[in-house]
Amino acid sequence: MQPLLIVSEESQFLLRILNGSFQTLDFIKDRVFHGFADLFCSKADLDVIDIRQDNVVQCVNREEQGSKDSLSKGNDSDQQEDSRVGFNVLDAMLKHSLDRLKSMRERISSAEAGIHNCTLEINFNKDAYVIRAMCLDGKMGAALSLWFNMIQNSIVPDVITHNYLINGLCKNCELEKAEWIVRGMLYRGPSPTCATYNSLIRGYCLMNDVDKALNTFSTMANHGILPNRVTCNILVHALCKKGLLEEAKKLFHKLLSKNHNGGSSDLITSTIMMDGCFKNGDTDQALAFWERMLKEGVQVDKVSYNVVVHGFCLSHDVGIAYKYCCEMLKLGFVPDVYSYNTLVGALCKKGKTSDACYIYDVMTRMGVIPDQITYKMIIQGLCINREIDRANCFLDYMLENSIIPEPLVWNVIIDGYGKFGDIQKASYIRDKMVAFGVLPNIYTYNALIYAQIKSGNILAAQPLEKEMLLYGLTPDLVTYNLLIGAACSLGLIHSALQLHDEMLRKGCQPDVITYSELLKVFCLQGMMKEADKLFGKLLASGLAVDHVPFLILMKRYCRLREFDKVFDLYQKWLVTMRR
DNA sequence: TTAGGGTTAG
Repeated sequence: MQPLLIVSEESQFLLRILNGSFQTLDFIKDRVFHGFADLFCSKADLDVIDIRQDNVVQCVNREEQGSKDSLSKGNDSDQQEDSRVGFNVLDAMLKHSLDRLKSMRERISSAEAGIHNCTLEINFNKDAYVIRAMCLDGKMGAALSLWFNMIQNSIVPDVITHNYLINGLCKNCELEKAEWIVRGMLYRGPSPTCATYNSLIRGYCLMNDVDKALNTFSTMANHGILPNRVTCNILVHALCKKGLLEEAKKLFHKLLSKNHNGGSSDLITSTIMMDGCFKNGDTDQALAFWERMLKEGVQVDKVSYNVVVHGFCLSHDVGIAYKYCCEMLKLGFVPDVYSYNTLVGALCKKGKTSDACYIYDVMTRMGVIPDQITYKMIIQGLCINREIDRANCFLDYMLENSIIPEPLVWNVIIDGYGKFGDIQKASYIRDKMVAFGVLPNIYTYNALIYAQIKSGNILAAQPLEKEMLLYGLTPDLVTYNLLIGAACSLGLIHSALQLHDEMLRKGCQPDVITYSELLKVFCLQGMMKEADKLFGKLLASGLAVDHVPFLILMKRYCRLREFDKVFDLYQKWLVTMRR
């Protein structure tokens, strides 16, 4: 071991500490905890000590040798002199070793103190960054715990870390906790900033509590904080979302009057207003905001173009939406997944699935990766258009590319096959869904029950009701209506009534479809007293009654040639329709 | 990415 090694290792430690390397910190900590003797001068110093120990041993040996020699020489004064020299050497060696050990201990103590200070400082940063990362990841419980731990140790994170916490809590709809932290900030510091209040305001807007958001907005000034453009944009957005366009416009104009850029529009605020107008059906007003931006020379961007494209898709002008897509391309804005999804969605809604698939091809050729939303819209569109096999190909493509769709996507395909009475393919998709780790839900089972009934296996539908319980699923109104309908069509009136009782017991209220199915079976069985009683119950239930129950009864009474009953029902029908 | 705008919608 060379002494130089000691120096270079020390320098490395110091440099790394100065650089704030956490790895180094852990390394140092490890060394501290595993014995300071090993720190800085470990092996080299020990080697030095060993060498010196060797020297001592050698001296002692020499001393012993010398004694032997002197004995052999038989000279006492020389022996005494040699002994003195030997002890002097030993004293010097011991003193040197003790001094060396003392200096080592001092260096180690000072290093320990320094490391302790560094640990506090670096841990402070490290913990703050961990809190921020946890907040971005939505792990608010862990983030709060770490924050609380820091506060307990009298380490107060900076305002930005606090803002991360507040924003994370607000996004999680944990406004009470967020407010509690803000109160703590006002009490102990760091003082909240505009971003702190913006997070709170946005949190209330997300919870649809615009009144509370406006209230928070009005308290900012009490704490010496002025709202900024972001604050206003959050509120304008919330007001638009609630359909309060006039209030949003007032705020927009108030913002313009305070604008330092000579009263010109702000891109984001104008985009929010434009989107709000499109979504509230006011295309002219939306375009007025767009024209104003262009007139004032505001640099529009991809998002504002996407808002226009979406706006025209909403007003069923897909042709104009295309035109704006081309315009944005000409200006150098490359359409993104939002632009393409907007077009795909509009085309699917119009039933133009081939055009939607064409747009899908274009986007993939342009290097824009379709997302879950793209596939969901195309698969739903194809299933509505009864192109189930084509939809299934898209599902396969998703799976090949490791995109596992949500249950809805599987369900629409199962439902699609079921509506064709193709129980084999419907069941196959359900099995595949489970194999890919996606749990079936109530829609899955309702689609499977429908598939069994549609394919004529009415008795096979009932075990599915038991099977869904294994997944912790409770049959809903749709399930009972399907099962009651199936029992009625088989003339199994007792089974139908049992299912009716079961649904009432489980707190599932029958609707007009349940009543219609039961009326049908009573009529088929000639149980007209029961039918009349049930019909009276239906009219008294307060449910919106459509034409079906009336037609079922009228048809039956016609067959029975009880025309006064038919006329009476017709009168009642007219009264109901007028309501 | 300390806070603000755009795509679905059983």
